[in-house]
Amino acid sequence: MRDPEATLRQHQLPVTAQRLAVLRAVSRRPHATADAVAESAREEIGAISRQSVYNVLNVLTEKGIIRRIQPADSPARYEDRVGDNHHHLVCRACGKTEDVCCAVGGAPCLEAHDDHGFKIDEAEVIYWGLCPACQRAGAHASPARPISPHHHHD
Amino acid sequence: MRDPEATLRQHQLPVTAQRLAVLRAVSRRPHATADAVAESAREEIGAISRQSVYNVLNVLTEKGIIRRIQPADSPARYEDRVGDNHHHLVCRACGKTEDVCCAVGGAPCLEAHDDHGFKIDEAEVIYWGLCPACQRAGAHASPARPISPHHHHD
DNA sequence: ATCCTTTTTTTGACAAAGTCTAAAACTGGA
DNA sequence: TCCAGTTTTAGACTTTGTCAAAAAAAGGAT
Repeated sequence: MRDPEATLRQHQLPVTAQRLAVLRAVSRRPHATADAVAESAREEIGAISRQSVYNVLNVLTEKGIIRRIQPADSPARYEDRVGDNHHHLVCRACGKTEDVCCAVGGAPCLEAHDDHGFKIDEAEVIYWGLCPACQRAGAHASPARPISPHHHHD
Repeated sequence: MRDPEATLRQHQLPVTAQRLAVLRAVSRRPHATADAVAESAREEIGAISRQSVYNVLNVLTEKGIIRRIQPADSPARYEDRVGDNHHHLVCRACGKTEDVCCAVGGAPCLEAHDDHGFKIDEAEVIYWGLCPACQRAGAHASPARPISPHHHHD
């Protein structure tokens, strides 16, 4: 994120300490949960309420300044890399999340064979697997396995 | 689902009224939530506890007899169409869910360009948009819009 | 059929993630 | 400075799901 303050103003959002802190936290820690964002924001400005974190994350998401991703068995995660239609790679064991380029190219990168009359605006892709650390730790992938972090974060 | 009773036995699961009712409910109402499954099962056998519904859904999912899908802003949904790697089309406004064939063919139908060292076992695709009814009702799609059913179910 | 062990079901408490509401604080413009 | 509108905060509440322990049921061996 180049200039968080300018970004807020561009979207007619009054600049407040809380908004800046949340926006910078999302920049600093891509794919962080609301909780992690709150923690990170508190390191910067000392205190911010849980509700404010949600308020700010919601308004930033609505404005398209950040993106919310919601993988199964994980609280929502946020990133400021927006507008390039990239996808995600998620570890079934610890939740570690990586960006991956769109499998095809432009957005939308995929077209449903039968759209059932829907007006489709996005094709979301999540690749599921085990991250290198969890492979070494001996976790075994299973489509039903819940996320339980054991030593690393992302 | 051909024969729910035989299916249970094939997976070494003792046949109980609750398991049959849940399995048939999932068959009857593809993409139903746990709540909807409970409701549907109760119509069949009169009563079943909430916990049992979860117990059964979990064990059936672990055995691969049914599949759990967890789209953003929706409780988990279940389906008995399993093993064919199909994907889903979800209405942003009401949550209506349709099956769509895999965009490419076999499983996994997609390969990440850079796997970051992950051992990938699944590529999950969700197409987001507006179902025909919600288009007519004037709902407008927005990546941040939560699901709030207004008149139809799925 | 009866007993015994194991599994399943039920009940009720609990937990995580997020929203709602109303009050307090703040913002920026006139 | 004052005022109207926003933003932030605190706390209750909701939803979705799990945990734990007791009760019930199931299946096997006698």
